[in-house]
Amino acid sequence: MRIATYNVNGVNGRLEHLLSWLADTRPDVACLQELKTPDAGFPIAAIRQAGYGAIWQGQKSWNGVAILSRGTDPIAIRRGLPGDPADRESRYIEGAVNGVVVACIYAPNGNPVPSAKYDAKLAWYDRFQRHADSLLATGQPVVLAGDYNIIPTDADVYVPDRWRDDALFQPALKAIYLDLQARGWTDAIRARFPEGPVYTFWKYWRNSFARDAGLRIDHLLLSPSAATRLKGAGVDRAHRGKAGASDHAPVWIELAKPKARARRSP
DNA sequence: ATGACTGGTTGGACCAGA
Repeated sequence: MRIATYNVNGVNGRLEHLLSWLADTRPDVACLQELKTPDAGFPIAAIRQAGYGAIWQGQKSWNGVAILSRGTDPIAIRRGLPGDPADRESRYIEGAVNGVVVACIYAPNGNPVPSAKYDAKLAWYDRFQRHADSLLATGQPVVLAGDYNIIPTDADVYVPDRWRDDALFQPALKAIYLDLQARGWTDAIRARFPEGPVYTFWKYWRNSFARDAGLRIDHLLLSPSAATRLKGAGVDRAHRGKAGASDHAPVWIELAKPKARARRSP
């Protein structure tokens, strides 16, 4: 079972890119971020034509998240993180596909530091941590996939000193990412590639992709019962290199089938 | 340190992204 996350940076503006990626890589589940469209503008007809069902949470101009699943509709579990009734930003959607709970997240950027936006990012992560705890407590296989807007370590950025003041690279956010792992979540990419850069984002500016001046900010965190099934992971870099592509590349994992339960003898 | 790319808005120079 292949589960991918892809910040599409405009689902309508880059629909052809999305469709060609789905056709090329055939993920079973695809978590999309930065739809940049209200609900009514989500291109569900084209996505169904490509063989996928979907649930989505749109928003005019900014944000927006969706979960696609091949050959079926995801079962919607929740839209939005609990804990703040005033939150109107579409940054979280959660569903179930084939026995796996999948959360699709688009964390706030938080720049500049300090600012109200940075404070809002920390507050959002406080809610996210609480909800992640409650998901862990279910014991189900869970995948938290998306654009975290956190650069976890110096190994995840081309020139760390250039990013010290950035909201993506603050010690408080690295600590949150470590804390999630300490509580039981597995960083799938680092489980498969313990060392070296595995970038998922390259700025449009200054020829960043050609120079491989990237960041690792798109992550898939696995609950223990999902982590034991991890058998592959990667980044679809070729799709970042196409003309007019998103500034993010798709990131994916492959989960083995769950072990069959022992049958009771007749 | 600064600059320079992109989508979206409701019609233009902004905002936001990271």
